Amino acid sequence: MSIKLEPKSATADEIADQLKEAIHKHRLQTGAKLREDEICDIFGVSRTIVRQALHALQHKGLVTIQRNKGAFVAKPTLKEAREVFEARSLIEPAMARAAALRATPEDIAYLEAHMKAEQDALDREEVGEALKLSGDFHVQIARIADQHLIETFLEQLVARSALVIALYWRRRTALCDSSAHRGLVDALRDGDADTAEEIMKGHLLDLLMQLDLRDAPSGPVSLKDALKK
Amino acid sequence: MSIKLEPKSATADEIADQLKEAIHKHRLQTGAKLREDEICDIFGVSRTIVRQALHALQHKGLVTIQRNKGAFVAKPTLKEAREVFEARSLIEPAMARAAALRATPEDIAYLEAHMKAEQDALDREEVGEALKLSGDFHVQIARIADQHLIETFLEQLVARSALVIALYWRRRTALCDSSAHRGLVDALRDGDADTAEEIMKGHLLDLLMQLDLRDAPSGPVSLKDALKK
DNA sequence: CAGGCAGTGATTGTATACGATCTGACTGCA
DNA sequence: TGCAGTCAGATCGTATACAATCACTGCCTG
Repeated sequence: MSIKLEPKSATADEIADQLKEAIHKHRLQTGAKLREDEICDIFGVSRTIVRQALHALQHKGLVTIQRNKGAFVAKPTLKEAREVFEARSLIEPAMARAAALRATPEDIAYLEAHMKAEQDALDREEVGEALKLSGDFHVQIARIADQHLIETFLEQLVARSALVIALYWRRRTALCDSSAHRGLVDALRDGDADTAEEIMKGHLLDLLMQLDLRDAPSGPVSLKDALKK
Repeated sequence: MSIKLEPKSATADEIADQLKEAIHKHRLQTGAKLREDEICDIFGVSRTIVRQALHALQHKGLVTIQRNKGAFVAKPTLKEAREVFEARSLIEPAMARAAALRATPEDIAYLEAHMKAEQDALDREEVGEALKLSGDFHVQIARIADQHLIETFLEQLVARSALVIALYWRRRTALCDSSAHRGLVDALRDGDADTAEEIMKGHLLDLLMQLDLRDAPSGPVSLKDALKK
């Protein structure tokens, strides 16, 4: 699970960012163990720093730390997965509306460039990269809406969404269609808040449809339960 | 700023909880410095543990850590204060609606007891305690709505609200009127989602009205600025 | 007398050492 | 052969030691 060769001394934030990115791009699987010593070697720092990074990721919900066991990439349960998208459905349409009322030409230009990068990644079939950019797009909407606090929440939700997608994605081949992003940017440019809100609502619903979040768990929750009678 | 005399070894979570409670109850002022050694002495643990607690509170937005300077109780800016209540206005009415559809008799009984504790605290004029209980009430609504992820967000928002109230409260003597909580519980009992949502929306607006979040900063930001000219 | 500069004490940042706990394997006994 | 008990290695948790930085004071100089 080599991530990147940083020969010398990184900060806790840098390590957390790189781990976050690796998780977001599905280069680290859900449930993967993150041994402290190993990360120390990779980044050339002491365990003190690595632990800071892992704790930070725990607070963001990307990593689970079990006492005396270690840190693992989080595995959202079905309920947690649903809650992520319920929260997004609550928050993001409102952000799209607010963004439509505030977006400047610079913001639009930024989003256009962002979409182009997304498309490029898709063309190159770099699924992980495309996934990350697609998530960033949603965070940018909150930034344009000038809601920094909600932006931090949304960062968490988008990151967790990457975990949910890794676990509950229905068809591996289906690619996220980016026409919704296209339509959203158009609505923002026109300052059309109603349309922006509707597109975002529909977009999240589309995403949800591509996930398998029905009651049947994809695997037995615990062996004990599975073998009970 | 003595908080509590815990002679021996507490965990990082316990320390974070006690600091959080002290901040929530306004026993620690915004901007107050939190020296590591001092907290070590109070709780009888090493700096390692205390730092974990302080970092956790930083992630929750209650504490600001400045490199080589130390940890301080956060002082939300005007913009941050507005964002807290904008986020709450977005999230909480939806939680009230969802809670109305799910509340069990046990939930109602719990909320009744909670309101009684609130009233008692007010009667005893324990403003800090009342403030904390009032905040907890809002978190409980999210719990009843069975939205654990949003509940964690709301915990953050409520905690930050305590900081905002400390900084921007208009009239010290005015007490939060608890009739909104009363009405909300009644609506939940009746399963009246529309009313619950409306009451919550109005309640948050009332709260906002009691704050002074206009553009003029309530006090001088720094001594230097205050004495300039 | 004002301003700058260096020294000192206090405080935080990082690394490391040591102790606790878990995992897995090996061995001895039934 | 099967099971249990114990031992060793690996890994994590906490405390502590040392280095870096900051704030403050007092002195020195112009």
